[in-house]
Amino acid sequence: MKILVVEDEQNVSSFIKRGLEEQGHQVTQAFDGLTGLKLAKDDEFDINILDVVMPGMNGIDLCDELKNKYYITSPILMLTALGSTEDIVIGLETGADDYLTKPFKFKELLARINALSRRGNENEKSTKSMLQVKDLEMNLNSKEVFRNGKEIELTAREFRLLEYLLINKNRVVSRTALLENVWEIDFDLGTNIIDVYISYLRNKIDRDYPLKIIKTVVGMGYIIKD
Amino acid sequence: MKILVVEDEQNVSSFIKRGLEEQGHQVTQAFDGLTGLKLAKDDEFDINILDVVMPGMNGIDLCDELKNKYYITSPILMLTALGSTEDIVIGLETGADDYLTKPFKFKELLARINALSRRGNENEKSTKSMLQVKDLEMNLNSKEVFRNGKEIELTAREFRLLEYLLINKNRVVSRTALLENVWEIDFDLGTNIIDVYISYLRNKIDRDYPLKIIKTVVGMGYIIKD
DNA sequence: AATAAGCTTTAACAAAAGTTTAACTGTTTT
DNA sequence: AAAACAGTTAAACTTTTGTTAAAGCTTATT
Repeated sequence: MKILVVEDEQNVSSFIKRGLEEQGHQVTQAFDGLTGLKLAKDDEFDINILDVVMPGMNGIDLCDELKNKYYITSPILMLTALGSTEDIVIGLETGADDYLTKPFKFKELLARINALSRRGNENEKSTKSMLQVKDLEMNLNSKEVFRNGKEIELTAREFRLLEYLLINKNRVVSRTALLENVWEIDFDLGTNIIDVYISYLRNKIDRDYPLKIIKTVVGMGYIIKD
Repeated sequence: MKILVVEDEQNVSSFIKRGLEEQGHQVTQAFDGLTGLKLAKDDEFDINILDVVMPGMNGIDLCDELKNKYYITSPILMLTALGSTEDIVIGLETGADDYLTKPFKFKELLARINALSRRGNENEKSTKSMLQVKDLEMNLNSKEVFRNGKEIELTAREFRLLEYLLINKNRVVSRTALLENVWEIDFDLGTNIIDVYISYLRNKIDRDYPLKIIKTVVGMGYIIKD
């Protein structure tokens, strides 16, 4: 992820930078509010970490500008001094998504960053209306499925089965999981309905193509790989 | 998972520790309530197992502190003596998520731990999906195994056997343990099925490589070392 | 309400894949 | 060197998967 850290204390900033980079993130530093503002509004980061106490423009005003003037959508995490409850309240009111009181453990910071990024991704995911793998496309809104540009008509159950397999792309999906999630059957009384539907699906999406989409993993389930 | 065990009886504690480690968990022990409190509040565990009867601070007070003073969110499982129904009631009131009366079967403990972790993990996807040793990699999601970058096809049973050995990396795994955990056979003498499958596995993962992954420990079992 | 069309489920069977047994060979320990 | 332990192989056996057709449901339409 691309993360912006606006923090005037050199050592705190590089402590955060080092830690986040170890986690594979890409960190940009700003050592005062104004620089932070410029960076944040011009270049969308996945997360913005702002210190409250800074010379020039403080974190709360910065947060306010970003959220309420430039309408950035990426989450803001505020760093506040211990016990400054008022700051926290004001910070959250101006649109910060979370806060952390100094001193903090790096693990805690990481956990909050992960939580924020997850929260942010959920919106994106819910607006994501296309699933695809190889030359197969599924439109979740129109409920259409195309293979190699050619439309394929599926029944409701076939669609749900394929959808579930696509959501779990690159993961083996067990019969139990399919039964629970596609058929909403929680027990399992020897039915072979999954096999039957896999067979139907294959007839429609794999039969005419040498590149097979649905793979059987004997004894474990089925998988669709990228 | 990271699991904390707060239990003053040495042998009970190590019985639990050994069993959980065999399942691939990481266990931290505390032998009195105060140490347990310190560990639990400073370092978030995935599950906290607390004995009720302990010298110094007992499990119920410990649970109370953790849940209602430090607001830890990870689940607490209480171990109570047989029949002390009042303890159970109090324990659950103070915020324990589950309890188990001693003596208990290890399998039962495992089942409850799994139930609790599932409950807690609904949001967080803390599933570790890769096992590896030397140049051997196992992807638990896609159920793929690679040696030196080359894919190796395993049957379901071979996969489970290798998975179990990898989970218990650097530990000798006995035939009995394999029979119980990979074949789910609790008794049985006089089958050589493990030898047969070890042989199959070796043919697939060790045959073409001078560096052998699976080692025999005569009279004890097998081991995969880092 | 009856009909028809389409979808879902069951069931039977065939085929494929995987598992287990057992006899034999090789290796290590006593 | 004998006894105990471990490894290999192939055939017998079991389980799992794929396919098909018919029966059972639903839904829309008359």
